[in-house]
Amino acid sequence: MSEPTAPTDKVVTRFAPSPTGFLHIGGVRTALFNWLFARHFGGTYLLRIEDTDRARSTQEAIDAILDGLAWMGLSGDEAPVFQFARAARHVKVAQGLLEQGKAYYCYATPEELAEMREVAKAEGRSMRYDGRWRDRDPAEAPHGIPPVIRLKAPQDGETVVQDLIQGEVRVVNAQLDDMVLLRSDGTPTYMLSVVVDDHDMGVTHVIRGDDHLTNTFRQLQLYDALEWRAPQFAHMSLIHGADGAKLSKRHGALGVEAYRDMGFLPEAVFNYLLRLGWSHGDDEIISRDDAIKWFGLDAVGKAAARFDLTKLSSLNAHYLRLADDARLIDLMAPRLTEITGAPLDDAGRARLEKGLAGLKTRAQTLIELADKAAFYVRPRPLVPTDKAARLLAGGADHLRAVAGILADVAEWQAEALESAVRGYVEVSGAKLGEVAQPLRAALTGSTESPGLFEVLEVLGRDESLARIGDALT
RNA sequence: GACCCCAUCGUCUAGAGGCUAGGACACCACCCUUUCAAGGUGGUAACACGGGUUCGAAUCCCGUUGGGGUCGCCA
Repeated sequence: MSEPTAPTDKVVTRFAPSPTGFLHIGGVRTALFNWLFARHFGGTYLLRIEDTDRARSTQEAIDAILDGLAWMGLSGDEAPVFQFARAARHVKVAQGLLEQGKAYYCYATPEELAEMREVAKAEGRSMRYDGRWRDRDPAEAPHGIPPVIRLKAPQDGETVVQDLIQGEVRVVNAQLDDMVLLRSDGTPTYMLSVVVDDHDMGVTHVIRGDDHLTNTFRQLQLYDALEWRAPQFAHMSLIHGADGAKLSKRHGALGVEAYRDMGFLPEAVFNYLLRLGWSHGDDEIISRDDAIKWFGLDAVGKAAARFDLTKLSSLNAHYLRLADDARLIDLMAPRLTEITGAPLDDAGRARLEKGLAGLKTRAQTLIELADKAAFYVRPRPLVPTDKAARLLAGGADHLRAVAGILADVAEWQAEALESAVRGYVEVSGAKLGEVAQPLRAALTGSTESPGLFEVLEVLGRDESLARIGDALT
């Protein structure tokens, strides 16, 4: 519930994803909180790839995770630790426990376990291994059945977690069973590996998803058996989908790269995720530096939060405006090329640099920004939208007249262009919109755009006049 | 089902016994305006329910309801 005092040891946190799929948004948030906590206390943030499930771990997933973290600026402070590579160490620890009589061989077959499960279900309780080999003489071991090694866990009393987010959570030991440490093929289980690795890596604070809370009791029992000092735990609530259901693969859970591809900036995702379940008074827009300064586990909420793409979008719109123009243009380039069919050239880039400020307030994502910027770099002649075409048809006379006036403007600059057009509007007795809209349609091919005179200036005299000429033919 | 956890506007949240329950996103209205945005102003909107404790509960306790997590030789 609280964080009574600052940690006395040097803080070491870790993010430990298993590479069995993409790095989903919940994982990014876990990484973020670990990173922030370490940074706040001047500690170290480590990465561990939990690749012990050889069948499901893929290099592709490892790359996706590493790339996603890099994109978010959440790469580990040191090279990632690969858990599978440490299997021999894990096995050794299990053997040690066996020698001390704190673990034992269990020959229960999968069939026997399935039976226990059935019985448990029928009796309306959770499945627990009944400890049938716990105190049995190893001499009774059946032939041909490779055993697993189980921890001889305490059967009385209770195990208590002082969770930095959830507060004190306790469970009676009778509720827990003797967990498997080494599988029958001799490989270590997750429970063992995590405990050994966190210990060996000097992890002081385990900040992870709520789904690990019940695992913590077992891990604590292991720490006890090993006589190791357990790290502090902090379990953060999970992110839910917009409808309140758990975010799952078929439920809107996407990899970070999906958000990147949707046109979100990493700083927006950072800010959004930070505020999901954590707050600092009424602050909404929070910089990385302030986040580091302010972050603490005591302000992390216990309730699950729903993922809201709309709010992310609004944050993204904010960061888009703050972002450096050259960077934005680089990020938009691929999309622009897709639209125009040609790589962005220097002339196009120059126009974008000039017109970007006027575009930024009109987009929430990079995709939108590129779409709205496209008219600046599209090759002539422009293909007008249906609405724009109608405007062109109805306003041809005004357009023709204003084209002549524009051609005579000495200084091709927004202010002068505006007074020229307004001058025409006045003498012709038309409304500004009756002149401006056809002009906009000719210049942009659309009925919506940044300010008309800004567009004229950015496009330049030659291009502007040429586009108007195109529209008039 | 068993065990554990959670519960303030539609959403993210502030609130740590006494607030006209605040902010942000979204939404609505108005202003600004050459379009679309942006911006400005104002507005609608919440303490899940029921019991306690207390002079006084969004805040503390119990229960109900609802939601979530876990129950693997996966991680």
